[in-house]
Amino acid sequence: MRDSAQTTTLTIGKIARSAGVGVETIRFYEREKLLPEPARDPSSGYRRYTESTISRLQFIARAKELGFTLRETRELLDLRAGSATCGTLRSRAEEKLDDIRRRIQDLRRIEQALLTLSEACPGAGGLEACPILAALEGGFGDAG
Amino acid sequence: MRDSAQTTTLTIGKIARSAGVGVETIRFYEREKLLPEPARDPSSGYRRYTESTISRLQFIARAKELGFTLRETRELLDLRAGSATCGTLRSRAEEKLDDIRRRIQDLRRIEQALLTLSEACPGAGGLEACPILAALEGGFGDAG
DNA sequence: CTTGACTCTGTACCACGGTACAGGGTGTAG
DNA sequence: CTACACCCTGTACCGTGGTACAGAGTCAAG
Repeated sequence: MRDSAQTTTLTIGKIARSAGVGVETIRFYEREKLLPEPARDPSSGYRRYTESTISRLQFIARAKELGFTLRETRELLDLRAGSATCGTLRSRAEEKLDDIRRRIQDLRRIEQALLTLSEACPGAGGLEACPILAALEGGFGDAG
Repeated sequence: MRDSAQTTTLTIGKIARSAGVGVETIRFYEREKLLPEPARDPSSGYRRYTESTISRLQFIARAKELGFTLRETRELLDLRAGSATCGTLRSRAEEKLDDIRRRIQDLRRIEQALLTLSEACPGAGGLEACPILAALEGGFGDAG
């Protein structure tokens, strides 16, 4: 890496630190096609990145925060690169929204069931009369 | 299995069907200590179960429905078998309730963010002005 | 010239909750 | 007696999102 035309060569370690992810994670994303194969330094074989890879890593991180899986994130990245319309993106967002809401509903049913059981439990005494155990042993009806 | 003293021997396949799980799942639970090692038919080596194993499998299924992991479920089963009090059970339920509520909160933040983005998206036109893409590319503030 | 930090490839491993074989033996009905 | 369903053990594999090596090469500073 003696080519000083590039004042700062973006090695994998540098973009990892910039994007706040691990080096192994970047290589993993590359294998999983979330990142394109980067240019290589011809002499060392080291990966050479541009600033855009940092943005791409941040894109991935934000998609994760929005509940998208890596597979879905890859599709979003592909959409961005291709000839998608804004409507396609909105569809993806709405599908994910539905997904999230279903998961919230599932959790809410569980929350209600647990709340009911906790409140029914005296919290003292043996297990013979414990409503939580009774529910686990014999079912607890429909909690939704 | 020629011992006809037992009119119906509960083989692994039978309790699997009764409990609505797969045969492999039962052997997996046994390895994971959720089920005790059953008696064996001396001549064939086949596992021999009693009705109580079906209840135990249903216990596991209900604990799953309440959001307990297999590890936690194993602990619940151990509590049931040991000298636990009702209060211990209630604690487990309340801890799980907190866990579930945290997960709901996380999902709600995501829901809000996705909703905001979906509503902001015109749904037509190219990607240049898509707020969803903009959010993924540049962050979307705190969505909670 | 050596040392230490960095990078490379390849592979194995983690949790989670199972599922799917392969290659045997067993049990029962016709 | 044969066919077929069932059971056994052991091991590998699935998806999800990485993490952790080993063993080698490279780069920059002192």
